[in-house]
Amino acid sequence: MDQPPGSATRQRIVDAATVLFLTRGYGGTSTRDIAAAVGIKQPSLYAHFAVKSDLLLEVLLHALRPSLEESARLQADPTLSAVERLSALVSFDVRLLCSGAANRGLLAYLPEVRATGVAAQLASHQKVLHDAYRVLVAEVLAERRLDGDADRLTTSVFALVEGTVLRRVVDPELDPDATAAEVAAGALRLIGG
Amino acid sequence: MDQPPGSATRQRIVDAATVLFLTRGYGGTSTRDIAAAVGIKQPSLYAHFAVKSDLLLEVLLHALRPSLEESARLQADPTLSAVERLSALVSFDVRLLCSGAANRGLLAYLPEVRATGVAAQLASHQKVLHDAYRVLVAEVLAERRLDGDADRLTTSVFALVEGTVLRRVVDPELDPDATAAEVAAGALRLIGG
DNA sequence: GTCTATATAATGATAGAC
DNA sequence: GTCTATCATTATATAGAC
Repeated sequence: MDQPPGSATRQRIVDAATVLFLTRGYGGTSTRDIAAAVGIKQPSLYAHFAVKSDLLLEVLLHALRPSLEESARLQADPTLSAVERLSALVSFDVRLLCSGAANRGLLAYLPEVRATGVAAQLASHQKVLHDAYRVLVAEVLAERRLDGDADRLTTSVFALVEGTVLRRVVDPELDPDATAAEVAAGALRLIGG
Repeated sequence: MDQPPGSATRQRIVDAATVLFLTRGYGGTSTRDIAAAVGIKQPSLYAHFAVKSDLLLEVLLHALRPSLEESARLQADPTLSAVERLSALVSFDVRLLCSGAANRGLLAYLPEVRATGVAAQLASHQKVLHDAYRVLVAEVLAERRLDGDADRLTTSVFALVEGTVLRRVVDPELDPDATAAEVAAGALRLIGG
């Protein structure tokens, strides 16, 4: 095993912080807690991140990355219909939101994300994903020759998908595949038909 | 003006804490911050709440109360059809989630709610509201002679309603009436028809 | 019920050796 | 890049006077 660029420790810090922020909250997680989970001493964190909120930003970007990559991949796929591409993106995102040890989707909605100013640094990345949803919704409307306000429908679809985050808070055992299928079907019903 | 039972100061503490928890997070809000917002000294808080997490519980119960009262009122109203009662409850809740200075609906999803053990004390109250939704969804299915899994549909409807919370995080100017109408219509589409 | 004063512990972050 | 040692600050909560 050779060392990944930026060192593997940095990624282990991000992973540990993700779980801790979601279980104890950002303010309830001390830099000592994070260091202990990684197996290093607290001041060693500052060799990787200048301040605690920089770590929060990295955690957020890392949680958003898979969705951004999948949406880019799907938008460029000519073998799928619009309905198939939207369904695939919704399913992917919902499955992602239901999977893994921690409810990563909740991260972006923590109050500290806005209080620390990290939200502003994250906004452009979130906009890319939201735009991908809007494009797909508009394409579904066109493909099915439906009337409908694409912008409003997009926010509804997005709310339904992101609602998965809140469902998982209440029910941590939420089944990824069943929920993905259910939300994907719900999204199409929301658009009309 | 005479003094309300339990003193008016207690309620002012709850109101101040609600706003602060939602803007800075629970761990990011000190008891000094709360006291300063109310205009008292920090130790005076402990004449009203034994520990900080007791204040969090009261904040949560206070945020949930209007929905519980409205759902009880609607379930007992014989002048409305099932569709009208479900629409009214969804509209009421969404309007509530969109109104007021703070995004109170987000409170229940803060990590600290579970970390402090407050979630367990809140669960029975949340169940009452969720059950009200389930009853109304089942009645709509019966009224419209639709086939459908009431439990699954209830969770979808609930997710759509609660998704409003996340939308308001991103867009604090979310219009209460327009969003309520949109979500209520979406809920009926989710159920079928 | 509010105050002053304080105990006790934990916090984020820095300095400097290796 | 990690460590030990430490600083300055802030935290929750208590004691006791009024």
